[in-house]
Amino acid sequence: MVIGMVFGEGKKTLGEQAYEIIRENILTLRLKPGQTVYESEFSTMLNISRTPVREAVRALHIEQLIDVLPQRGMKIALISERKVEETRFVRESLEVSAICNIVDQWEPAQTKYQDLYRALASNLQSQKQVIQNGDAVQFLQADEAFHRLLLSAIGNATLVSVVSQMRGHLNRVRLLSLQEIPYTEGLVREHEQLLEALQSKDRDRATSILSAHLSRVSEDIQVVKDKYPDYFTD
Amino acid sequence: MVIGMVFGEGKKTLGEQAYEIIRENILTLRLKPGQTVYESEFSTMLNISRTPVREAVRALHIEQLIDVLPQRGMKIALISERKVEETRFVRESLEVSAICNIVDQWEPAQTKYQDLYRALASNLQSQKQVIQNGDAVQFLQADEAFHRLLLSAIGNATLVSVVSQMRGHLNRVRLLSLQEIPYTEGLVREHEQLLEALQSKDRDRATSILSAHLSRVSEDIQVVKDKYPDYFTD
DNA sequence: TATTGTATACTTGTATTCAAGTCAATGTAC
DNA sequence: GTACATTGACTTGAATACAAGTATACAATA
Repeated sequence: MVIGMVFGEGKKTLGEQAYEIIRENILTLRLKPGQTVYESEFSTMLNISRTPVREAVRALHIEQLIDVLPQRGMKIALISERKVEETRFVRESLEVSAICNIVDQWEPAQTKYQDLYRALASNLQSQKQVIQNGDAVQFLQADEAFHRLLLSAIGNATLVSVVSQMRGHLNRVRLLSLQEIPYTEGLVREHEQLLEALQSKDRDRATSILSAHLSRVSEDIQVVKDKYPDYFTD
Repeated sequence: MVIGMVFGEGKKTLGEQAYEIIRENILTLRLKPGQTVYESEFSTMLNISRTPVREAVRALHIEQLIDVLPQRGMKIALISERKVEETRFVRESLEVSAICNIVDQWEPAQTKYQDLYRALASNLQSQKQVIQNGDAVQFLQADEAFHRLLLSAIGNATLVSVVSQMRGHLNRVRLLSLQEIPYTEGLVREHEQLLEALQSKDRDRATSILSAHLSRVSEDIQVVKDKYPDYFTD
């Protein structure tokens, strides 16, 4: 029923590992929106008892990635256009705040900003590389890394974590739309423009590019919604 | 060890009820920052088994309100100045975005905005009432209600929920500072000014009042940190 | 035939039991 | 006296057992 579930090493609890594995399978659509799943499935699949599975499932329920129907089972949450718009708004607010914060403090002389620039530039190259083989999941990972680099620069771990939680509700739409409308080149160009705006300390340009960049999902959702009506609600 | 733990009625699971009760006890400082607690304590206290207690505790651990020391117990999270500043930033970003959204769409003719105005004005009266008996917890509840009314107006449930999560890390500082520095009148006046700015559609004034209003905690924390050093880390 | 009651095989929710790590007290060798 | 091994009483982590709600198949009944 699900593939790609392998436990890693480390001192994480089984529940934490199960959470990461199941979440990953939801975000990459290996678990289909609307699909019915049971705790016992995950339990046998991961070869652990229901207790840590339940811990993982409750966390995903709080995150609204899983709907629980008491005594009847669980369903992988459908993609909600409303939820996508809500999380998009939150993400845009936070990323715009963050970029303002960076631009205002940007001093080309400081090594930490030179490091940031180099890291972003390097990531841009990876993005271009990844475009070649056209793997949407891989591109999304590079895209996430780019934004994460930016956000991490202001040193606010809570903000990074909130944005990454919001991303959970945007990822599936982005994945579908990348498969349907491959405009990855455009996205990479926007990343480049953002980097330029940062370098020239152009606050207004940076925020407007970022806003437009993050707003694309609102348009894309209409297309994929028609293509995959079963995955959506609202 | 803890008081005020009573189960309510409803169709919530024991785990969800336990979560709310324990969280409330943390935010109101009945459970002291740094205090060691055990699953079995909550279990006997609430007269339920460890399983739903554990569910509640894991959620609070994810929220970073409880630190888990494997095989050794748990500690109520100390107040982290860093975490307070991080959550303050996130909250301010989101509330400012929300207020901009409202001001831009504010049309005095619309009944929904008239309702909002009335609700806010009514809440302001409650705030003034509550000031009289000087109960910090009660005032914080009214304050929370005021901000929640504003946020709810833009119809973004995710944003409301994120802000309320952030509030969890600000509440304890606010509670302590209200007990030490009773400037509640000032806070109420800022609420009034914010409402005026809204009414006159003065976007810049609204955002600057709100920013200043939400930034107070950064100053207050220094005072209470000296008064209650045991409650803090960083 | 249509409907209703019921047994049954599921599910999640909760309680209990077992496993394994931590720490402090205690006893012992040196 | 001091270092060190050992024991035992704790803890959380994980597995299992039990309780209770839900849907479905199906037989009894009008």
